[in-house]
Order: sequence, then structure tokens, then C-alpha cells
Amino acid sequence: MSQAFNNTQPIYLQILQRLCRQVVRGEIKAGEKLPSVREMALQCGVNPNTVQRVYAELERLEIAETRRGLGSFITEDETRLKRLREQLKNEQIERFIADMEETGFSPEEILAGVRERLLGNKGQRGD
Amino acid sequence: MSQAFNNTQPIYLQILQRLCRQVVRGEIKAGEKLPSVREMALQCGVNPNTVQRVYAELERLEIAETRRGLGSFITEDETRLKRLREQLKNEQIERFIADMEETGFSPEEILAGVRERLLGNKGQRGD
Amino acid sequence: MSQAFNNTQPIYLQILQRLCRQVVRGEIKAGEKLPSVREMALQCGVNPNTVQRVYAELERLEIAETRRGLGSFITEDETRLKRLREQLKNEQIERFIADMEETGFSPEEILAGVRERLLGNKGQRGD
Amino acid sequence: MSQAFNNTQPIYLQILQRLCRQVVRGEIKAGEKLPSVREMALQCGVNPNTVQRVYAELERLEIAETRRGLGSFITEDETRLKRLREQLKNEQIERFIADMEETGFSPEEILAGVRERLLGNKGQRGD
DNA sequence: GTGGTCTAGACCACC
DNA sequence: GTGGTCTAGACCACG
Repeated sequence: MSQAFNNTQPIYLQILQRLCRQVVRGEIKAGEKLPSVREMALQCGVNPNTVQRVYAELERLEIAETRRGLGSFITEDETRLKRLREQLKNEQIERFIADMEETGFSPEEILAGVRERLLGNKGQRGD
Repeated sequence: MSQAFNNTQPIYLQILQRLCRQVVRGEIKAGEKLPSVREMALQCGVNPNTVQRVYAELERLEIAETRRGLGSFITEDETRLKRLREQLKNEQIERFIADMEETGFSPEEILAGVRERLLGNKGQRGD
Repeated sequence: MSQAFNNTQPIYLQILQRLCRQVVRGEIKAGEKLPSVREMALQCGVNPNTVQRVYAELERLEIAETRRGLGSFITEDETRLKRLREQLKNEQIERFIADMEETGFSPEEILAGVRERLLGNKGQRGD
Repeated sequence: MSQAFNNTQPIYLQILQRLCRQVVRGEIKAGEKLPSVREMALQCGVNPNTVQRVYAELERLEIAETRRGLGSFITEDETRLKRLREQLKNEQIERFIADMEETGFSPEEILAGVRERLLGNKGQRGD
């Protein structure tokens, strides 16, 4: 679990992404304390420097804040977290569709491909 | 020079991707000769070595083949190119949906988001 | 400097082959760390780029994997290494026999020639 | 037929090898006239320069000789051709076994592998 | 420290 | 002319 990093992306980004997703999925709640840098480093089998960087980035994104001597905490601003959810959704969709269109797929083909993948390819109509 | 590359991805991958897309979109046809390494390097404002790497990768992917002293050519195997198109489509969709689901979005939400982005949010019903 | 390379084959392939053979012979063990790119370059009297290429190829062959900032390591998957051994054996035999047959030697003649070379030509009978 | 060259070896060597093998197999006989350079180039779909090089090499190996204004001819010295046959056989065997031993295979393993490949692996004994 | 990428420029064999 | 390899040296992000 704690050790599944690929080499194509910096580890710190992978951890960052995982934390964001846990927050968005509600597995980590508003106001919740994150593990200490050292603890998290152990859990992930990673250099503390790397975790430090993740927490700094979370702070920059206003998803967490660190209180000196106490640790890092997810923001208590729940609307911020809801915004985060929408933001991630839109970014991912945006990037996906831009990529697909640049590769030459039409909107119809994109939509059909996504639907097929999600629902199986039993003939849907009525778009 | 004439082309803009971003810094988040190696240049050679950006060129590779661009060529793949041009092939998939039919802008480059089966059997067509690619510019020589040196010429492409000039066009891209890039070192010949970098282009060399791109062409080598195209060959490894069986999208192009190089003939000694003659240059590099897109494969004449059109079915290979069709496969490439499907492959790119499926990979992109797969990655997108995996990402979305891992972030906690349901299939319905994904599909709705994609449709809305592609068609505007006029009447989606009955999925 | 310390190593002699012949001119008929690219240096990077010669280094690659040597490493593969060391792995197959068990001189380099599963999980073992390879010298850093720079160090290996020094050892071989070769440019770091050349070694880099070798390591990239080893990774593509799933013989080694590189961990960011840590170095390159022979895969810990021992069955992969056993497969490699068989693979090299079969490839070499296959190529040899294909060559021999294409040159017009019969299976009997091939086998006799190999046996003679390996054992001296004492009593070959009854094949 | 005439167009099956791989990229890992110079085309002229591939043609050279093919001719040697045809001679060794007896498909081309002692004293026989080879196609003209231009003719052979057409047959092979190759630049005349390339064929020129092949014929020069054949002459250097004393397998063929070119008579000005008449063309190239396989040598009439049949013992030379027999020697060629043995020479090719021994070279190929030598190279194969050297490679195998360097990869760490024992003589027994080599012999077993070759026999298995040639005869199928029905338990032979009596070496 | 590590690997990854890139440039500049060279040399080679091949066609 | 072409692609393929190599060197020398640089810069970067990562751990």
C-alpha cells in the first residue's frame, strides 16, 4: 500500500495527489490532523524531505495549514474543500477532452467511448 | 524556435506525441517520409540528438521505420495505424476514468460532466 | 579505459550484453545496486550518456529498475532473471541453428560439429 | 524475396552472406556468372553502389573474380569452395559456443539445448 | 548524491 | 545525403 510509486511522476506529486483524493472522497475530514512529517515518511517509505514538500504544497493550495509545534491540519473551511472537489473534477475533464480533441477525436466519439467504457456497449440512444 | 514546448514534459516526448497525433489525424499518411533528423531538428529549434531519440522511439512503437541512408518513413501498414488510433483512444479514456474514479467520482457524475462539457448542459436524461 | 570495446558493435550494446551476462551468470544478484551512472562511466572509460542509455535499456527489458535519486537496481524478481537466462539461451541457439540451416548444413552435421567442438571428436555414434 | 533486409546489419553484408550461402549450398556453381551489378541491384531493390561493394568483397575473399567487360564469376577452384564451406561452418560454431560459454552455459547445457532444438526433447543418452 | 534531459559538435558507415 | 553513436559538458528535479 504505502509503496506504490511509479517513476514517471515525482513521488511528492503522487503523495500530494493521493492526499487530495482522500480529502475529496471524505476519507480525511475538515480540520483533521495529518500525520507528522516523520510519521508520514515512514508510512510511505520515503525521505522526510519529500513529505515536507508535500505538506508545503498542501499549504500553498490552502488545503492544509501547519501550526508550528502542533503539526499540519486539513483546513476547517468546508466550502474550500467542496471547491476543491469541483476544481479537480473540472480540471481532469478539461485536460482529458483537450487531449482527445487534439488527437483528432470528435465530441461524439469521445462521448461514445466514455459511455461505452462506463456502461458497457449496449446500444444507448437519446443524446 | 518555431515551436513552443512546455517544461513539464521532456521535449522529445512532446515531439513524439505531436507526431503520433498527426499520424492519427491523418495529417501524415502511411508510407510518408519524415523530415531528416537534421531538418526536423531545425524545424523544431532543437538538437538533432533529440529528434533522433524521437525517431528511435517511433520505430520501437512500430509507427515508423528507418531505412539506411534514406531516412525515416511512417509504416505502410495501415492497419497498424488504425490500431494506433484505437490504442491512443482507449489509453486516454482508461487513464481518465481511472483517475476520476480514484478521486471519488461516480460513473454517473463522470458521464454527466463529460457530456456537459461537450454539449453544454441541455437536457441530459435517462442514463 | 580499463575495458576494451570492439568497433563492430555499439559500445552501449556491449556494456548491456556484459551486464546481462553477469546477471545470468549470477555475478550480479537480484536486488543488487548497480554503480551510479557516473561511476560506471568512469569504470568503463565512457561518457555518462552512454551508460545512461544502457541503464534505460535494462529498465525497458525489466532487468533493472531505477529509483529516483537512489540509483539503479537489478530487479528483485528472481523468476524474471531465470526467464532471462532461458530467453538468452533459446535466442542464441535459435539464431545459430537458423544460420546454420540457411547455410545448408543438415541437423546431423550441425549436431556433430557442435559435439566435436565441445567434446573433441571421440566416438560419436547412434544419433 | 529480393526485399528482406533488416536494419541491424549493413545491407551489403546481408547480400554478401546470401551469396556465400547460395554458393555453399550449391545453388550457384563454380565458374558460374553472377548477374551484372546493375541487374543484381534491380533484383535486390538496392543501390548499384551497394552491389559493387558486395562483388568487391567476394573478390577479396577469393570466392569470385571479375573480368573486365565480362562480368563477375564464381571461382572455378572447387576446393576453394569446399574450404569455404568448412570455414563458414567452423566460424559459426566457434562464435556460437564462445557466446554461450561467456553467457555462463556449460558444455553439457549447450549440447543438450542444441540437441533438443534439433531433435525434439525425447530423452537421448549415450554421449 | 542520484538519474534524466538537452546542447553542441564530432565521427562513422551506409546509400 | 542519411541515420547511428559518442563525447564533453551543462542544467534540472528529485531524495
